Amino acid sequence: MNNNQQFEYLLKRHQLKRTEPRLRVLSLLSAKSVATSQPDLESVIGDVDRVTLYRILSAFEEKGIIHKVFDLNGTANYALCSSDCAEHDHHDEHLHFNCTSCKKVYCLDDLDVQPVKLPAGFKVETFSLSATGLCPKCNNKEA
Amino acid sequence: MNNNQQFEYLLKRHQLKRTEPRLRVLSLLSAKSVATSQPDLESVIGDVDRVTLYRILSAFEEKGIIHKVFDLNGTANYALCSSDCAEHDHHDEHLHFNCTSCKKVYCLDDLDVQPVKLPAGFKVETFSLSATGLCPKCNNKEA
DNA sequence: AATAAAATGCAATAATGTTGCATTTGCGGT
DNA sequence: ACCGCAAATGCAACATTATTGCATTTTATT
Ligand SMILES: [Mn+2]
Ligand SMILES: [Mn+2]
Ligand SMILES: [Zn+2]
Ligand SMILES: [Zn+2]
Repeated sequence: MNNNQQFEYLLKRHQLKRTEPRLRVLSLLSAKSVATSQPDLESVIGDVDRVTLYRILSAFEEKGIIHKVFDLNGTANYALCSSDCAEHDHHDEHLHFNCTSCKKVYCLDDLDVQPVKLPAGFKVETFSLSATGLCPKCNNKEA
Repeated sequence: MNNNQQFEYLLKRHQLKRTEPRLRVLSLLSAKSVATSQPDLESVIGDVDRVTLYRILSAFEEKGIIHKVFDLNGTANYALCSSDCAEHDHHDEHLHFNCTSCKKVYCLDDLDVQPVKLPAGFKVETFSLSATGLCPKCNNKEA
């Protein structure tokens, strides 16, 4: 099963119609190891209306196909969810690493994050941890 | 020493001139226990130009007087820093709690957050932890 | 009071996100 | 293969958030 077939299956599984713009978004996101900003997506996706892109992204997010994370500048970045996300039930409580040099956002799964105890009264639904610094690539360049 | 004198001292300490708009921003932020969004500030600050507000906020942030945190919608919220922040050296590695009901952002200091070990290659500069859920007020209303 | 630097206000512009509506398209049923 | 409808797209208009350049005002200092 090639990539494209996987994407088509993914859409079908979430009752989303197989359209060219949607396949492009999936293709772009899956090709990158880091989260991609909306402006970046917009600039490379080609002949797709801006509004359509916004709608695709929010549809995917609602369905649990992608998740959104804001970087240090407050711009939205998107990444494919790990397999166990479902509609309105995201499991993206992994660490997001923001590189201060290249501005990339890394999704780091598989880190054991200790739960934190909050003061009485707060009812926690989700946790998320983020860090800033230099990513491996930029770290090397400096040295 | 009353509040206003404290603010004036704060400005002087950071080599910022004592101006009406700046005092108003300090007064507004210090009166709230939660981080305040830029739009909120803008709507209550009265007769101060929007651009001036932006410039004040970024000046304060650079000096380590306030810190910025993005809420679930990606809008910037601002809060006074705890005393030990300095220019370009913030220590706001506390937990930010985003209430999904009232949308307020709480700065929760004094929680012991365990440092997380990152994969080799990443050079961490700052950590920050955030949570979503119901704040005490909204939690009560539900019950 | 004179001065220089800093801060503000205003206008213009950019970037980002949203809404309504007409048109097109995917897809299940026939 | 065709039909019909819901869904998705594209376009235009608008709203919000943010930035830049420049003239004017204000602050702090001498
Ligand atoms: Mn992620
Ligand atoms: Mn804070
Ligand atoms: Zn980097
Ligand atoms: Zn609340």
